[in-house]
Amino acid sequence: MEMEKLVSLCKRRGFLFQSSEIYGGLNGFWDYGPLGVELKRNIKNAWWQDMVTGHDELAIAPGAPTTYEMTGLDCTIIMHPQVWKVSGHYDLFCDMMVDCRESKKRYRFDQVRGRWVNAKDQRVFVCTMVEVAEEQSDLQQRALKFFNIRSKDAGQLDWDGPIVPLSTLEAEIHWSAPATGEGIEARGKFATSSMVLGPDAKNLGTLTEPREFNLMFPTSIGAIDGEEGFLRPETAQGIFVNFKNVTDSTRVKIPFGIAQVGKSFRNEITPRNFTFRSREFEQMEIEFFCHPNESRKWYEYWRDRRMKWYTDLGLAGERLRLREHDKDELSHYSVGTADIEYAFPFLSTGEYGELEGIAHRGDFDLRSHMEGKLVKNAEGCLEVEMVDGKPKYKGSGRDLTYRDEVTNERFTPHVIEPSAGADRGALAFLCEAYHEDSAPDDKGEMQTRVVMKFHPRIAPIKAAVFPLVKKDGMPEIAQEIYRALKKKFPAFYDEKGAVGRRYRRQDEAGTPYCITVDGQSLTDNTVTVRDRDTLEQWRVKVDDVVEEISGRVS
RNA sequence: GCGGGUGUAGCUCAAUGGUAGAGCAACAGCCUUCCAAGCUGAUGACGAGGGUUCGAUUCCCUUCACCCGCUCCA
Repeated sequence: MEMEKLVSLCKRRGFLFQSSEIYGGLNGFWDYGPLGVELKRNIKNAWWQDMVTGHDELAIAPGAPTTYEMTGLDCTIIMHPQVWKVSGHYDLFCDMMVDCRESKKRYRFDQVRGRWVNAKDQRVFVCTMVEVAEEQSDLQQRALKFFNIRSKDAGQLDWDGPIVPLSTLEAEIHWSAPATGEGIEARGKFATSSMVLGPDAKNLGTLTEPREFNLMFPTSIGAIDGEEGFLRPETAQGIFVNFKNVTDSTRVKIPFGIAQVGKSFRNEITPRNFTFRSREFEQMEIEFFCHPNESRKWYEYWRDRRMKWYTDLGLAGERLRLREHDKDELSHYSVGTADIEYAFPFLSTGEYGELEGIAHRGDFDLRSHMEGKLVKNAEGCLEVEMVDGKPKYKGSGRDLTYRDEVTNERFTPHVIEPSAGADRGALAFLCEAYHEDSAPDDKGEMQTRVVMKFHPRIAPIKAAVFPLVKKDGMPEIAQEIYRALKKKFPAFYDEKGAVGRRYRRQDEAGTPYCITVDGQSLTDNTVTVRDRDTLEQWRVKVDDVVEEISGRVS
């Protein structure tokens, strides 16, 4: 299926629109149309129902080590700025980057290192990005190549000073563009920056000046000279900072989970692929708190439980897969992470896009909010990041440990985090639902039928009601059924045009059932119910039709 | 952010340095007893801004958006 067909259908039928379209659109922002809003809400409701309100805390769920409790939260989008400093997002998401005009590569400014070298009456700062152990040999090779010197004549290279980060040259090198009437000084600055050889460049002066890439949306808190705040880049932190509020205000005992659905914001560098990477998006996250000794079992439980959720809702094919991260791919705080991925049609064959990540986060988050921003030390253990003998970012100082009232043990709970993208889920369900059928029409010509085969639970409209023709009291019967259906779920009434055309319209909207009042209805008080996928029809008594449809769509 | 491509009606596509056409969809009627094209009618577009020109949808520049490839990616 080509992606354009789906994008076109989404716009034509009102699933998704570009944000602010009449002003030319806005890169990375999308609106849900009349059908899209129902689809997305159904996905979020199904998630909340299956994970939180419908969870049976009295029975051991299949695959779970023990029983567990679930509860919810709805936190603010703007939080105390210290939250993001302690969580690590502030440092991680506010990077200075330099681009190379020649190699088209981009580097984190603080990770580019280099060394001054003189040869053949020329002074050059050679840069590298390789590991520390290999950096001098890389520098030497590239310097030799640049100066066109043979390896055996390496002695001609006159190294000057130690290997230092490119950023330490900032005082020395000014990154201004070539002067445009700014006088001799500006031209002098450019001359200095043109002495830098980029990590993958063959020529000098190909690196741009460092530019800030701020992945968090900054905002101002307070109308006058407001303090700098941020729109949340994830919903998870709201749960961690409320951990104590939840344990104090409810009687939940470990193990338990806190769920939250809400908007998050990331200033992605390259929004692409329809809604897949949007700058404003909605997350469905669970932070599940458990005893450290049980955490691996719970990680495995949630990994499998979440996978099953998608397959139960119809992402059952081989386009969906569960992928465990390699060791070297793991975040510094995680002992295990799995992604639930979908082979979106806009990706190349064999590539998958992430729908949800299930991460074992250890005690990283609660500890951070107690002690301050954590980093890994030389032994690989987490410790508070220090600057000049003081914590770089101080934690809250609150006690976020947990006391088991049976064993009297006090510990910092470990966290399993199933973090799903609601918009990515919606996109995957849209892709999976798209089907084209071929069938001959009454003239014998082959016609293409576009049908969205949503699982009935997430279909935007559950049932449509048609009078076969607009006469003989058929509309009245149909409208009565329509009103009864609407009290239970979204339904649609249509009496315009040929009935075949009305069926086709509902097929594109993904409506699983169409109810038609025909001539026979007038005599025996039955109507036909048509299945969207099989096109089969069967007769149901008017009095039973609401119950019949209800049983099939919930 | 870089390179390439594309922007004409809700959708799919035409044509043109001088009044922008069609099919489908949508709308109002008519006709219709079960799977899209029957009849009648009305509606609807050159992504935005600037420049060249007597005149620009067309040529040029800028910008915005989308697609493809890089780059990046909790």
